[in-house]
Amino acid sequence: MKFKYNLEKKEANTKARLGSFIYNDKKYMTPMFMPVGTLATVKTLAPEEIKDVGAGIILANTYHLWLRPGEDIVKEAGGLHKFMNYDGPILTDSGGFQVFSLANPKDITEEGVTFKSHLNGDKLMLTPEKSIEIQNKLDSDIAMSFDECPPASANHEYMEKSIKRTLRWAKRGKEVHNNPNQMLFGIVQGGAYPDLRKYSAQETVKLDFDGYSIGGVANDNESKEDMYHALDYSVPYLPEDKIRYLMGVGEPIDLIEGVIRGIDIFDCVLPTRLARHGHAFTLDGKINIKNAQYKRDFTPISDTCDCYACKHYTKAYIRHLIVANETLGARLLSIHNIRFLIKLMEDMREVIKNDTLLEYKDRFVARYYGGHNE
RNA sequence: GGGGAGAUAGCGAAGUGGCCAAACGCGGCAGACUGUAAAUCUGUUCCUUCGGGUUCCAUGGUUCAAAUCCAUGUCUCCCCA
Repeated sequence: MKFKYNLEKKEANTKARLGSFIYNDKKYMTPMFMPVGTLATVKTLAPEEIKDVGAGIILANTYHLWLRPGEDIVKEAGGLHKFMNYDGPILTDSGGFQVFSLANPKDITEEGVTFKSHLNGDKLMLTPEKSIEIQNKLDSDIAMSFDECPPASANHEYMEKSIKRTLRWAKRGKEVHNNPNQMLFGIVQGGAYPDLRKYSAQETVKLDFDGYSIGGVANDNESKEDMYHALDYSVPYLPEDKIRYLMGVGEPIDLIEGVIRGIDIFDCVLPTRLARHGHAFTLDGKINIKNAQYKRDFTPISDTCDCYACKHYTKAYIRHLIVANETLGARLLSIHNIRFLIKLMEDMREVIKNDTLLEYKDRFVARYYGGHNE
């Protein structure tokens, strides 16, 4: 289902924006954090739990669902929403990130990208057309253009070649896109090179997408400065009336810096992955709940957090679950971590209203990095 | 009562004269993780003032050199009576 982005307010001292859209008669606000559910599941959470935590859009992945169970089965089920029983908005990533995580430069040609299936080693080819065709069948609400996600360390020559090819791929994908209920977003690349980010942004916008994202950040040990610069070089060239999506980010501080630079939506595997590895976000920094110091800590992860885990369980219990490899531990921490990031976005939406986002950032940073951790 | 096997770091288990402070697994203690090949991966795990010190059931012995060979003892397991 398509929806229209409404820009409600621009923050006075930064590029931050307060926005909204209506989906199935429900109003969703941006800036927003989108939990990742690669395989049509936000790992360990049931759809009811995803909603309880305040999530709006969630992500699924073209590459993974193509391999298993296959887009035709999802289509037969009635589309992704019905298949996974989630009636909120769903965005599908194009498989572009898997070009970074699974393919080598030599596997990338003008035609598309050759993958070796991570499941059985089969040789597979994903093209812009194929990616869009799969996403059309998955029937997500937002499809992403198939892009090359080059490592941030790529040199200027390669990066230029790459973003031009990604632009040609974006055009090809748009031409075959034919799901009237589905929006299609373009992706800006260009690493930390100002000229390439600008060029990529301007040329992508010329293709006229329903929304725009910034890709290729936070990979390959890219520094935070480079990542923020990538935003500074791209966002100014994006239209104000479309959603801006920073792909794959991230850490609390990166969400704040992203919002300050005019980003509306973010996604990241971090809250769920960290949860499975026993880490929890807190306002005083990230904690590793497996640490021996929590063995007898009978207090919640955070006494100010309103999530299900914090309302009912202690650190000692969750630690026990994680140490014993019980799935409830990963689930409780996933609930907490996603809630933490969503609450962060809620807080930012409030301070944008008062034009006090920079003060909010200072307070957050002082506590998060000045606390007992990080 | 007779015969056999064995005792190695927190646990399990390699090693059977020098390259052994001793593989490997588990457990323990930490760390990493940013569009998920990720309930994964990495480091560390006798003591130490980082020079070194003390180890492979115990004691004694053989040897230039012993976790490894010999003797005795202690304990454990298995089989037969």
